[in-house]
Amino acid sequence: MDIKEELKIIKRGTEEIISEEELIKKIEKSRKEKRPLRVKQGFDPNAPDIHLGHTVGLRKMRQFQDLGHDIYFLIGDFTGMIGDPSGKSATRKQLTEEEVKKNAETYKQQVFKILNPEKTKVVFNSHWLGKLSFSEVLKVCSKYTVARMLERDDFSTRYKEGKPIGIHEFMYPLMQGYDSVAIQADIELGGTDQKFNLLVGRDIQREFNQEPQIIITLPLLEGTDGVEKMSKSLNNYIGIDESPQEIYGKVMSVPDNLMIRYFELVTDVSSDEIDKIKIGLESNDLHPRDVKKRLAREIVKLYHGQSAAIISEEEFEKVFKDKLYPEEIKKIILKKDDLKEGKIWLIKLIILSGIVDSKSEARRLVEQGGVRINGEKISDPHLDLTVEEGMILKIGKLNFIKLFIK
RNA sequence: GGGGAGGUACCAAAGUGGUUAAAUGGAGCGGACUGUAGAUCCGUUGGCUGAACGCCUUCGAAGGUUCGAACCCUUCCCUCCCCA
Repeated sequence: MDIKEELKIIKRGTEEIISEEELIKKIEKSRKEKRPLRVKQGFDPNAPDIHLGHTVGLRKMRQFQDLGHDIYFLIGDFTGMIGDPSGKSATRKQLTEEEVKKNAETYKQQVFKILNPEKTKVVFNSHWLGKLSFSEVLKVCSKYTVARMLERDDFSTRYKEGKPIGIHEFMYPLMQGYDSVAIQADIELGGTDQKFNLLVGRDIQREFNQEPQIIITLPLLEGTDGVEKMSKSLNNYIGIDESPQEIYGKVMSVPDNLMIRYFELVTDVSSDEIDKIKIGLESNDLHPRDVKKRLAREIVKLYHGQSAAIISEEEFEKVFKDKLYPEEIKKIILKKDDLKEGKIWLIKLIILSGIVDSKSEARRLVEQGGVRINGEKISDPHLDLTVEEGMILKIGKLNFIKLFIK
């Protein structure tokens, strides 16, 4: 493969490369010396459920693997105890050691759906950061000034708004930079919100007489709400561990204007084909709904395979187009004690379903017409339902529950 | 070390003795519409009691004043600003 081609693969879906010339030089050198480049990306052990947002970076790492380079999957177990201030408008909660460990394990299990486990080096930054002496820490600190730290958007915003900034938060970028030293990284990947941290890495590496790493920033994928970046805490994420139906459904609920972005960042559809789709949408030759269906299939396919993709599409059509019930449906088995002369109070039943956990909320749902039995809307919160085997209870838009009696 | 400002629900932000479970906006949830998209409209967002505007818990924490406290007083915790 010639360098141009390699570069093209690397560049797809990236936001910025600092700098491209240096990158080319590194690749050339790596080829000449037959030494693979060391590509690093850090992961915060905060959110152990990998979602599509994470896959943007993971997929890029996979591409590097396929190009023959070495991948360092860095779990920021040490830094995780501080919490990355990037993009945050508030101080993060510090995790305990046990929490960090547990999360890191879950992480490892999931990333190999994308990365090639044989070619992945999983490293924990506590291994070196935990051993640094205070004087070594000071050496790193002396490289940076408070003013420079405050240049950062998230810090300066907080500073201006009079919100607290912990001193330890200033340390975060420095530690991340030191990670690059420890790994001797050639390239570091990160979201656009990581740019500052990544740049610090270059300075710290220079301080330790290393050649500064190349920085590749990747866009932050918006979540299902279409505005905020995908994250677990905002509950706008699509997890790769979720069921095919869930993934399919969630993708369908992503706003239209993000479809192309999703294609580009989280599917294997070729750039040429994406261009065609783009043109088709602009000229109205393609219905946005059909394009989104394709997108949903592509994403499900990546994590569950082709046939699962087709099945989830059929299911989706059935439930939302034909208004039928899904094939796989949550079941609830009622015991005799729950029933009085074969009846149960609707509100109680909703609580038993586990969809909501307060009676006030259940009552609200019923009064607002969010509950159906066998397709019929029930809005009387006082209803005593005569339960029949196989009855279908629908709560809200998404929850179907089939009733059984024991 | 001195002086000042402030901590209200998921977030932002009103309220400064009773009519405040707490205005308003964002977000969420439900409904209508639809393509589980977008836009729009309506409703709703502490809990319990088979519901009556009845009870319980909630305005940083703990006490106190009062018939009555988010609101007044005391102590404590936390944050920010200015000065040193």
